[in-house]
Formats: sequence, C-alpha cells, structure tokens
Amino acid sequence: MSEIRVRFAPSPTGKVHIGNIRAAIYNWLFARHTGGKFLLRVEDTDLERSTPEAIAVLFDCMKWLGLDWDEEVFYQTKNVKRHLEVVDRLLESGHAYKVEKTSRDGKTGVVTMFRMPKEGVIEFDDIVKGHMAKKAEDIQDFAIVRSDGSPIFHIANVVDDIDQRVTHIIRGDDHVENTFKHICIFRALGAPVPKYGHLSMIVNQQGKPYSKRDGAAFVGEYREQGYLPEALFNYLLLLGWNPGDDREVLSREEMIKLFELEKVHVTAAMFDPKKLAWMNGEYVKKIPRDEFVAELKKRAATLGPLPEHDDAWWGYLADQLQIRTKFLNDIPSAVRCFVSDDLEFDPKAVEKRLKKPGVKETLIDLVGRFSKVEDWSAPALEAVVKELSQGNGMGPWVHPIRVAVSGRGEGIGLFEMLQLLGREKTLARLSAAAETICA
RNA sequence: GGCCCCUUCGUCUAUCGGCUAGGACAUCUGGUUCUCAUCCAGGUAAGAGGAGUUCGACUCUCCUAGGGGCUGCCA
Repeated sequence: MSEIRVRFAPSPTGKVHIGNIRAAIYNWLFARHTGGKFLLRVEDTDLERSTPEAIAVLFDCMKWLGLDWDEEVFYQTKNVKRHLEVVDRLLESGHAYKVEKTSRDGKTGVVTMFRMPKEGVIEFDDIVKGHMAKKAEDIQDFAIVRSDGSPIFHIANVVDDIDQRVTHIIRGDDHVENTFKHICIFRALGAPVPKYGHLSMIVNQQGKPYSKRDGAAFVGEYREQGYLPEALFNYLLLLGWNPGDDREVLSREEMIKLFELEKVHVTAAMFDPKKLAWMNGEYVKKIPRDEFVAELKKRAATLGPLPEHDDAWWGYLADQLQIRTKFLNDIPSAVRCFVSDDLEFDPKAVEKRLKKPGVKETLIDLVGRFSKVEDWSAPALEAVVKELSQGNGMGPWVHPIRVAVSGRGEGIGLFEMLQLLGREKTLARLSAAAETICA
C-alpha cells in the first residue's frame, strides 16, 4: 500500500493560530491533490488547556474553512499506554536509558532519555527545504518520559505517526530540529521513516513570527471580523505557494488540482492584512445574489426589526451594496438608513453638506418637486435633479440630499437610495433635515 | 556561543543560464461617476555585498553581511 496519509496534529488551546491553520490547509490540499487521506490528531496531553470547549473551537475553525478530515479523530491521550510500551522496547534495546535529572524549575526525578547515535550524519530530503543534514554528535540525548511517568512530545508524536500510518509529515519550520531526533526514533523502532516537508513561518513586519501582538493571529478573529473563510483560505495558501502563473483567486477545485508541495516556498512570508482585505472583497463580489441577500437581511436585522419589503426590493439593495462591500461586518452601518428611522448623522458630513447657506431652501424646494414625481423611481428622480442642475453637475443637490436622508456622506447611488427609501420617508427626512439641522 | 535554514519592487511572488526582470496587493496619476466603492488606462518601485565558473548569471559555486529557527522533565 502506498496510500498517502498526512495529518494535522494541533494541541487544542481554544484558539487556532493562522500559521497553524495554514499547515492544515497545506496538508489538506496535499491529501486532496494526491487522493490520499487527511487525518486529524488532537494532541490533548496538556489537560489544563485541552478542554472539550477548546477542542470544539478547533473543530469549528476547521469546518468553517472547509477542512474536512478522513477517518476518526485520533486523540493522543488515548494512546499513552502505547507510548509507554514503545519506551519499554527502547529501554530493552538500549536506545533509551533512565537517569536522574534536575529540571530548570528545580525538580529532581528520574526521566527516560533517548540515546542519540554518537556518530554519523542524519539526513533527509525535505520536500520543501531540500536536502537536510546534521551530524549526530550535534544533537544531545533528549527526554522522552517525564519523572511523573508521562510521555513527552517526541515519543508520543512518533508513536502516533506510526500508529496512524502517516506517510508525509507536513508541519512548521520550528520542527526541523525535532525531525532529526524523530528520524532516529523511527529507526530505533525499525519503523519506516515518513517523508517530511517543513513549512516556513508567517512573520510580522519585523520578520518575527506573527503573534497576537501583530494583529488578528487566530482564525476565530477573522471570522468575527466578517472575513469569508474562502478568502482567508485563499490568502493563506498564497502565502508561500502559487500555481506558477498569474492566477491568485482560485476556486477550491483549482487549488486541489494545482497544489504541489514541491512548489511551496522555503522563505518566511510576511502577513499583509491589506491584501487579505482585497481578497475578501473579491470573494464578497462572488457571493451568489440570493446568498448575499440572506446575509444582508441577517446582518440588517441586528439593527432592529426589518421593514416589510418584497424580494425585488431586497435584491435591488443587494445589487447596489455588494460591489462596495469589503467586509460583511460593514453591512449594518451601510443599511442603517433603510432599516431604521433613527439616523446616525455624521458630524463632518452634516457640517459640509447641510450647514451651508441656501441648503435649507434647496431641500424645501426639492420636497416640492419630488412630491410631484408620479413614478417614484431612480431615473425619474434623477431627471428632476438633472433639470435643476442644467448640466452643471448635480453635486450641490445630491450631497445635501444624501446626508439628509441617510446621515452619511457616502453610500450607494443616491437615486437608487431614494427609490429604495420610498416617497414617504424621503420627503419626511428632507423636511426634517431642513427644519432641524440646516442653519 | 553551537547547529540548521533563508535573502528578487514596501509586501506576496514569476524567472528552473539569454532580462527591455513579469504579475498581484499597496501607493501615485488620469478617465468614468452624485459620494463611497466598482471599473478602465497609466506611473513609481527589486535581484543584500563581494569573488569565482561561463560567450553570457537573478539563476551555478564560495565567502561576507543581514534575518529566522532550534539549543526544556513545552509542543
């Protein structure tokens, strides 16, 4: 059997780091591309942090991004007995020994150490970094069982990989040194050594590993901020890989078809929130209209009860809004004027557009003209203002109207806005602004 | 300190010895437009430094500098 089996093996801490999830993405794509299996192993040996809630967060993030896994979830804590059996074998074969040690924090006890070869070179061909070699003498013996009898990462990780029949280990760059050690364990156990691929880190502007101090570092934060999972997925994928041509926005199918581990970059990549934001906008534009309408209603509803409108009305609003929405979280403020009569007036816009001489008269005049419009539609309303402007630009009318009816200086096309608002609200708001706000 | 790895526009990157060094984001200019956004056209901007190999080097080799990782009874 030469079936490819990869795994994502996070320790659940309640948050999923973007660098970590990128490793999951690469593993997943590699498995899907090669027709192999993508396994999930929960390294839950830290009982303090590995709560059911933390594990739920992990599953949730993966589902959100569409990272589905094959076979049952493997829990590391359930394999402790195996880990210790294997350590016994290592002890018997002389590959491990017990010794009394004092730890950094002053605890003294007997730990089990793995005996590293004392000479020779340990080497492997890393799928992304190329040939790697290190003299065995440069690596110290290392602990595999704590003085309290619990297995340590190195042994647990290797034994689990053997038990899960993992063929390719794709993980973070920070594990390269461990890999030299782990290869020695595989060999001592007579187990086949898997292939390795080490992924570079995602770094901040200073070139240091990207952390929460640099901005949103966890998947959940992007979700809360209204990023689309497809955009985050696509962006993270591009941070260290590209299809070899100019394509950047890729469908999941294209990603699977094109992804090759050999083409993953060795160098660390700086996280650029601006490009992620751009990509999010690209994906927002791609949302099918009916889905966007549903999203629109859902988010508009956070402002209060939705006004009664037919599907055509919502569809029209969605058409106007979708191309100028970068983040779904921007929707509430953009639709506030349609959902609520309690407008939030932007002081700057009010100052600039309403508190000017003559504006009051203009608005009152417009109320008169608009009330005579029979067909309350964007083109008809535009015709009214066009006539007033006599080809000199509609700015002097358009801007005050916009602020008067929406409270804001920007938004969807004004006449589309008025059409959506309807005659009654438009006239009422124009009059109200003229009476109470204008100088 | 020791060991391992890395180095093309501000950022993500293309280039697998022929380069007038291409694309995207960001930025700037112009156009469209009632604002914002979209869209369209265009501009600025890069091979860390030094040797070598070669007819020819961003691409290969070496050195230097700079950066990162690891050096736990963490994972």
